Amino acid sequence: MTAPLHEGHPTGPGRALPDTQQGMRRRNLARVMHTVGAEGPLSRASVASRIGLTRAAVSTLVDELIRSGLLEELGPERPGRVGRPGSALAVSGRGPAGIGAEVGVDHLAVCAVDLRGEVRARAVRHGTNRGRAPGPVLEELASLLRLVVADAEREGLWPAGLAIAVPGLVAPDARTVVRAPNLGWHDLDLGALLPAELPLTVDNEANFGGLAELWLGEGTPRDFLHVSAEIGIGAAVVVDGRLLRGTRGFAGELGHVPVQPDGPECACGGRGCLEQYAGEEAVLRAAGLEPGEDRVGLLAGRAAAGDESVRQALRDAGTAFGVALTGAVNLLDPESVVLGGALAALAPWLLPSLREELARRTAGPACAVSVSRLGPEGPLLGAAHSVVRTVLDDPAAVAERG
Amino acid sequence: MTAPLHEGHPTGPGRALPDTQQGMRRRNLARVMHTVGAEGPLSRASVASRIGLTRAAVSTLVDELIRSGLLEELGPERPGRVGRPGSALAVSGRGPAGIGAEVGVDHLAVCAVDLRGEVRARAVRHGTNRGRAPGPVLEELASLLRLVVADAEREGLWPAGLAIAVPGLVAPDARTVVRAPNLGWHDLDLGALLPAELPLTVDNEANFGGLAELWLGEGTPRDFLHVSAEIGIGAAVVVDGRLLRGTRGFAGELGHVPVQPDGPECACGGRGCLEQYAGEEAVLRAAGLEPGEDRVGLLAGRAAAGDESVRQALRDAGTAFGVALTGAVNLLDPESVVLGGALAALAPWLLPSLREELARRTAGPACAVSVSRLGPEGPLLGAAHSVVRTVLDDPAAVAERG
DNA sequence: ACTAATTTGTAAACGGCCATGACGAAATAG
DNA sequence: CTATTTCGTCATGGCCGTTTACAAATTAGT
Repeated sequence: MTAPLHEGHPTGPGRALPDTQQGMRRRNLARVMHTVGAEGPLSRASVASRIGLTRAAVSTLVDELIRSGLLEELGPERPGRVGRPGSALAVSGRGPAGIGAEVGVDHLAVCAVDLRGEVRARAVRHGTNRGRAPGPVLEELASLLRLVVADAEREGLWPAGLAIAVPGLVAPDARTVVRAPNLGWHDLDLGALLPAELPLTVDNEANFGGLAELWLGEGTPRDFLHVSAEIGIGAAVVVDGRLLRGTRGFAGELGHVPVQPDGPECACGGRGCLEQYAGEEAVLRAAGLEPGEDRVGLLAGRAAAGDESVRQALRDAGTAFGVALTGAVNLLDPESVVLGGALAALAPWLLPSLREELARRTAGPACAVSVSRLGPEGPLLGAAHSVVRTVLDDPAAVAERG
Repeated sequence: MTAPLHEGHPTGPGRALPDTQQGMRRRNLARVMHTVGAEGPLSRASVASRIGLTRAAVSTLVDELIRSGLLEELGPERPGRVGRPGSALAVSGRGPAGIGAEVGVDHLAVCAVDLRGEVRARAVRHGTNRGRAPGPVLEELASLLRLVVADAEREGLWPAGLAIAVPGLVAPDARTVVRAPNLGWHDLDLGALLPAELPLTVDNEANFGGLAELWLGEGTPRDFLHVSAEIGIGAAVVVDGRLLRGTRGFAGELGHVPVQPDGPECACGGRGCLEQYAGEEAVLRAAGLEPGEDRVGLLAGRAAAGDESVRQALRDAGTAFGVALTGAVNLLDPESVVLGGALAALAPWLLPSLREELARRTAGPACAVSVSRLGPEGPLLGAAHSVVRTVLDDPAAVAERG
């Protein structure tokens, strides 16, 4: 009876359910969950009017969701208007939880997020993973995982799935890391190396960062570019609330957009790619610094301290970003561009020249550029929330397991 | 009872129907129509297995569609396999038709397409519309329209809607031409100037060209860039079978992607935009030609005749295209890039340098670049088919009117 | 304080729709 | 000529949202 969830990469609300009565029921259950989850405590009547069903129908849907423990009744609303007050419904703080994990270059992190979207447990281990063998790293990750799951279970949660963000390219099976240069990993099936108790999804951390921005960002934008720079310079392209992956899963390679067609050669085969001007290495070199351990922290620190050569290097990088983003904005006409991940920390010195360049090249009002408020937490939260979304997208599937 | 179709711009299959039993029924009717339409004559049983319903359910759906005149029974299939042969079903060649129209710079065209996708009537008037007042042009269009509708009706068709392709920017209401520089039109509500007998949709001709490629192109690609150059250089971005419009409807402005950041100034405010190197004017200038009436034809003619300066100009334009498309391909990872519209005629001289540049800047196999087989017909066919799609997407809505 | 009006949630009857299972019809295979 | 397979249809049943009615709980008006 379970639908094929977790197939391929996580995407937006899955319209994969068949157009049969049971499929309809499941979609309506999902719509109730989403509505209550997104718009706070709501009465049955308001849910009904929002999703276009009758109160009676919503009543039965809600009954089923309450019996499954996915929704809970908070009791009568405070009556402000005329008429009988409704009974407030809220997404349950117990039951299934999404487990998110991140394998960063300099840390490991795991967290548990409940259906309400709140982080209920977390564990972090700092220390570089650059060049370490995958085995020990994943064993360490598994121990953090056990810790977080135990914490979550103490709070009445049970793990509904695990999503892992990695700094590299992931195969379409959503399990295999094709290559993660900064870790030195390649062709690694994480599913085979981790305890297989949970449905597993692996994805690029830039993608999870973009999804986090989509689900948790300010103003709930549905069309934007989320630019981050952990490995190279990547952008998550979100169109109409869906992450654009491309036919081969290579979409968002902003780092290899040509900025100066006859510029220096790039490893990708091209010339004058954005990465040659705004990549980590290029900026460090332009600033006259040696590549060390915490490169981004080093840059941010020097810039904050007033180091003019670092500031100039970042200004130039911002200008290059502006050129590349002009192309992207002309092509996609997004609502906004959001700087996330490591770029968020450098934003104060990147933004002015970036915005200036973008505005200079745009007729009319330029596309808004902002900084993600999620900062470096994005990918981890996005991963955990992606699991939560699968539950919200098909509550009936999880009710059977609970 | 009619659903709000024709709202806003035409898009992919509309998932706007409510999750109620009637909505389900309507979606299933649509799925039967699409399946039969796309995969030729099919028996009830094959339709059932394809869309995941039972034979009994499909039988009732088909009955309804036959009664409405949207489907017709061709009789028993030739039995090749064991078992009782099925009765072949096909989309009807009578009934509703989509009327497409194109207001080009040098011509007016109208055609009628039946539900099978075949052009059943057409009318064209050649002659420039550059700078003519909108009134007379639209009157002429209306007369062509009457001609085509009369022809179509003689064949048992009735017009289900009208879609007009214009060389310019169209407001989100899908009726108002914001500006069409080559026509000299601005802020023109076509809905108010044409007989309002039919549901009307107006859209950019580049968008309709892209949709035509999506619906009628070879290999039914779902992720591609359709590049055309009627007004400036525009690209229709198709992602997962849907046309990407952008938040303001400005998506696909490939012409203003920076190719040389410190190149010549452009009207858009930028510098070194693709249009400065591969735009019509730029190429004519580089080739040492005067802008005349049929500019593209002139270029193609000279190039075919062996004019080396024209060929060199087109080669250089192709290289500039290659640079801009490298950025686009890196960002979107499409299945292919298709050259359509006027570019199709110039493709022989553009393609080699374009492909070379794209390949040179790509690690691994470069994105495929092909030429649309629809050529200059694309926008007109796309317009007509967009109406057909709205019928296929909700057959129940039209059955009431028939 | 009392009545009228309004809104909420529930229950029962209803109708629509797809699934199930059985059956006759029409072909092939042996 | 019989067994088998497949197709289309019919009757039955179960699921699900709607409709209608009603009790409960609040506000507005007198």
